[in-house]
Amino acid sequence: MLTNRQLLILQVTVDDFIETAQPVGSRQLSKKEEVPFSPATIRNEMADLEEMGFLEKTHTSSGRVPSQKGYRYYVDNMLTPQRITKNEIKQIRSVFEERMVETEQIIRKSAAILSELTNYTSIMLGLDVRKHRVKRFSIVPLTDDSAVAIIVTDSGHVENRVFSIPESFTASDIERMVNLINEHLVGVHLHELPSKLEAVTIAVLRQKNGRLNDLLGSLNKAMTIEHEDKVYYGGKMQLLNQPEFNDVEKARSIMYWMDHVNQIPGLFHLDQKGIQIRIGTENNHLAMEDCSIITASYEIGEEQMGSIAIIGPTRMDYRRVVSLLDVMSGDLSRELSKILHGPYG
Amino acid sequence: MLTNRQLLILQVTVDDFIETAQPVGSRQLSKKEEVPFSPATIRNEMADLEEMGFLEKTHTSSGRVPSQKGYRYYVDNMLTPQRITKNEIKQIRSVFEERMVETEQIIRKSAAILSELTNYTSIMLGLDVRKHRVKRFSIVPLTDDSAVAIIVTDSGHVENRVFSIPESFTASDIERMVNLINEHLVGVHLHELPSKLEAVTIAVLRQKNGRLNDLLGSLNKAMTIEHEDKVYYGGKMQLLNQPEFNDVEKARSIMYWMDHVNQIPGLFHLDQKGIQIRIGTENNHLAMEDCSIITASYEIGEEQMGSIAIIGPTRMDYRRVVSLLDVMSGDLSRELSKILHGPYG
DNA sequence: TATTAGCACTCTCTATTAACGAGTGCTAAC
DNA sequence: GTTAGCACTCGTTAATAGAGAGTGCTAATA
Repeated sequence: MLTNRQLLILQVTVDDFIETAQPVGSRQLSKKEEVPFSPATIRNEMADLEEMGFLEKTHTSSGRVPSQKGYRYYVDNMLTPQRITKNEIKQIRSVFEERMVETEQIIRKSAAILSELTNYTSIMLGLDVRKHRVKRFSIVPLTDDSAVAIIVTDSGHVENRVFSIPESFTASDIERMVNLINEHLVGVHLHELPSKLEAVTIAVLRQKNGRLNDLLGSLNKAMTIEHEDKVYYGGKMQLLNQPEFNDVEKARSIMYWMDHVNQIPGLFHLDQKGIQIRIGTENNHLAMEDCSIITASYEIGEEQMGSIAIIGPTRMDYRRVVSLLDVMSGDLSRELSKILHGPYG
Repeated sequence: MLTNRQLLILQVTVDDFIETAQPVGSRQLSKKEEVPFSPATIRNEMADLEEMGFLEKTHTSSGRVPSQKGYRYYVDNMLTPQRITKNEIKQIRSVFEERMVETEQIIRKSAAILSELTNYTSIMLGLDVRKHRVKRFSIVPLTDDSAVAIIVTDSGHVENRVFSIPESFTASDIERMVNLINEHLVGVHLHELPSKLEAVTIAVLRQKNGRLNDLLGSLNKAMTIEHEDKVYYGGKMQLLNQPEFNDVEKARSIMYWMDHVNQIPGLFHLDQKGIQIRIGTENNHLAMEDCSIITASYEIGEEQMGSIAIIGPTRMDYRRVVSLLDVMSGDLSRELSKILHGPYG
């Protein structure tokens, strides 16, 4: 258990390092008003904190730097919320004042604002379209052997695929199929689409309507919606502004990670609500060991829809970022609910 | 006018610098088989080439480096095509073998392959959707006061916007409007859409059908398709691999440039067919003064559709890149023509 | 006359060294 | 329990020296 003085010194040390990015020395700390102790006392406490694993030295005679454990303790026990200014709130809400209704656009814009406010890179894990429901299905023929299939979801999202039409299908064949699908599949979750389509196919088979079956098969192949986590980044370059990534090698490996996260399945597990903080190695990836990721989920009604996150150096301004994410995820939950499950939705 | 020997020395110097990124010295050059002259002779020639502005020194007693003028001359007069291996051609064509039909997908994939083959960053200036023609227009109501408008183009591209419906419009009102629009606007270029919609509005006004006019106005606002050059990048990080961008400051300014080019209108003027090379300051931007951009346009029929480009350091492998772009732009022209103006298109 | 060998000179790069400063740990005094 | 004092450590910076690669010029050579 830490004494009050140790708590104070740990907190001030972390705060100072977050601000200056320089190892914190005892003399320096003792100059601060909040720390009415002599350098020697502080040195003693710091030595203890180091022994307990909360602080580290970069070399034998350097000042102290928070360890991962130190950050973790700081984040778990010392994170008082920061007041967000009216101006900042205004900036966050500006997204919703434009009366935008396309969720994708809202998410994208939000990512940009978040990155601007924090000076870190923001990540938006978009709505998983597979959770949307089919509102209307239609097919528009392009050429004799190709057509584009369009699904409009209840959220206003539009999925479209070009697919090829097996030979010698007439317009009326296609119309029949569109009717069939609208009849059976309206209201179905997008991720259920393949299996439901198959069900329809089987039903059609029973009716021995072999030709329509062909068409459904081709369509099925085209409409399979992969579970691709759509990831939007805001201010990717912000990373380059952080002194810890002045080394091009590090910057590159993080950029690489960012471009490929969506290929690593389940890296952003959305199984937890609220705000999550993952520090350094907690991200389970070598490239991320000097980074922290703060995630906040947003919900619509009971259903968890997606999450917004900030990625920055472990020495990031946790207080500010957590507070901003809190405001923004709340706003997103509220405003997206309005749009998706509005009075007539 | 340059003598044959000067030509040879210039060429070998540029080639060597492109390969090694190190200033080229006379002794080093004289060791090469192609250059059967003594270091002293080479020094004399190099001094002349420097006087003429083709070569530069990084400091008084360093080897020579091509100047921008040197690269220009090299590119204009010494660019023999490089043989592309069968394997590489196969890789390029792999895009078309998947029987993909969505142009956007093809473009994106092509960008990735191009970047992989060159180890530079590739840029794809997508098809300008505004040149596509309306094939079918439809509206799907979402709630009582909002709906999504969908335009399918002849190329299979789908544009969609959510827009708000003025109060008290019924389903039949909307149906009437959809019919009206399909009647008047099928076959119209997307960039003509706003003006044509206005024409329809006026026609409706004459018929004193005030309510439909409201709706058309709201729709018009939503469907205005900005001239946003869609830019796809492949391998943005490749830039960080080039030794000239080891300086984070430079890397950042180029990244910044890339993220904002599409906001600088007409930076990629597509007014020229074929392959264009812009070296250093020819790009008219400070951040680009150490970069070259090689652009190749692709056409469908007579119509120029877009262009593919490679961005790299001025010290880039022009030979290889030009050859690869040549193959790829040809392939894109051919294959996209098949898809968009196929036997039934 | 065109080419090349020789040579003095220039400039970068890489140690090496020395002085400085910020910080530490320990001991003894308060 | 706290703090002043002191010797020590280590990173940083500046100055210095030597090696190496390159140049320009002059004189010798084919």
